[in-house]
Amino acid sequence: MAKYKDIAEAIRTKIMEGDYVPGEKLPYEYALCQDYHCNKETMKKALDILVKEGLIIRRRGAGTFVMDVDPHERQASIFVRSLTERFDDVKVFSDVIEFQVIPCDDFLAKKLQIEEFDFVYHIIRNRYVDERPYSVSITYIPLNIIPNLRAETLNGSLYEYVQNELKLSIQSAHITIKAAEATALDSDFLGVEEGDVCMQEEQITYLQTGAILEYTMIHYTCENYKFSTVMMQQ
Amino acid sequence: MAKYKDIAEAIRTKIMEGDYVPGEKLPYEYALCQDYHCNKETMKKALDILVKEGLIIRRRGAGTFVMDVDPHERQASIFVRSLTERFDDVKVFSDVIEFQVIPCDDFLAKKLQIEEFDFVYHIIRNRYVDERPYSVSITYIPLNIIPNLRAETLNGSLYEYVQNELKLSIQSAHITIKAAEATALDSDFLGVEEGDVCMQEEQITYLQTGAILEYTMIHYTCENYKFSTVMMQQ
DNA sequence: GAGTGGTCTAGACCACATC
DNA sequence: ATGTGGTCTAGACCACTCT
Repeated sequence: MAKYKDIAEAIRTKIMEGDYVPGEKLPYEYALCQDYHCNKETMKKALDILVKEGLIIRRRGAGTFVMDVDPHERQASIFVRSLTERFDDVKVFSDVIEFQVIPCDDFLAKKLQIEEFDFVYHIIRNRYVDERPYSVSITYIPLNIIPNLRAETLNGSLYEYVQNELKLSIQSAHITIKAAEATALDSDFLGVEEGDVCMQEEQITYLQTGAILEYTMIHYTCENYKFSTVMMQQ
Repeated sequence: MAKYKDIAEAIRTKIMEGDYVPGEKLPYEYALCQDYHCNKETMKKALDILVKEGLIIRRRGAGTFVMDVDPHERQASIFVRSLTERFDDVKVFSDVIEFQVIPCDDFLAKKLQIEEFDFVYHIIRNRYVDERPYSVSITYIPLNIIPNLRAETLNGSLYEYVQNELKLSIQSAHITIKAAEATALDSDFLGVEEGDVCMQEEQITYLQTGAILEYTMIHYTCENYKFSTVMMQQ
């Protein structure tokens, strides 16, 4: 783990635990660098992470300040903004209702950037949060990325398995959000009528190698869905 | 403008114009730094921008590669990922259907981080894209951020005005997306029934000074709405 | 003017991929 | 072994804010 990530983690914890209160100015120049035994550039990298998470704001000539958002909102938005947390679905339980290997069609080949008829896992999962139906997800994973996937693995966290067991690093996720019509599959589990409006999240996940790990489409009930993000001026 | 942004811009243009084809490996070590007369760290900053835009991928030990996404998708996702472009609503026309100054209530004071009863602009706009109804937006702007706003300004791009005329720099936008019920206002313009499901985008825009420029809530018809983003592993 | 953030450089060392 | 990307440092200079 890089030093700047460790420092970001340490300061994030301090903010979350209220050691730094909203609106408070953080020390920067000497103090922080000395506290964490690092160079100015390294500290900047660390603080930039927290800026992107919306936890702090930096003002040239003025200082660095803790953002004033209420703790509940903060927790929620960090959840969706941090890839690690996004993929740490430890509080989510899944019923695997379909798990098979199929040759992919033209559409999937394009999404996964593989050849038509290459084999992929076809996985459908019903997910619960707090023991209540939460989402229905359809996932496709190229067989050559994970040669021997077991259904049991899918009950837990796929991402934990990929990162901790297979030692593959996730680089990024490209996400598209829109409204869609609920399918028969959705109606059974989510308790909505087929054809009703639901929220759809499409996700393509890239490994650090540049290979595509998965293409996933998730449906949520409108009531369950909320997505937060921060866009930064470059 | 910083050097690394200029370099990112130059390389982005090359990719968009097809000078670098998807899958192609970019030169890095000497060549790029020499081409653009910069240091390794500066080049890294430049390329990191393009990584975040999903245009390239970097693989330790292997090299830097142009991502293989089709040009249409690429254009679309850069549109939503880049703050500048997001705020460059030049193709969008607005009818200002409400424009007044009001004292803010408790809710707004919290969102805008100002005091209750501080004055704010209350702006409602109907927006068209390609001359078709697109969205209904309600915007609140603290009066002290833009003391003399004119209704005419709102027909064009507010962000262009803020950045080019007022010389205020936008730092970030915090965006939350969810489904919501269409209001009477929505039904008139968007042609949906009151109470029907619509898409809601809440946005709080920060200036580089740390001040909040605006709180905006936008409603779209479900058919009109699509949002794309990239989440990077830190 | 003092304090603070942003950028840039040169050089060092490490981690990883490919051959 | 070599090439390539990632991180870190020390030091420099500039831009901005506050007072």
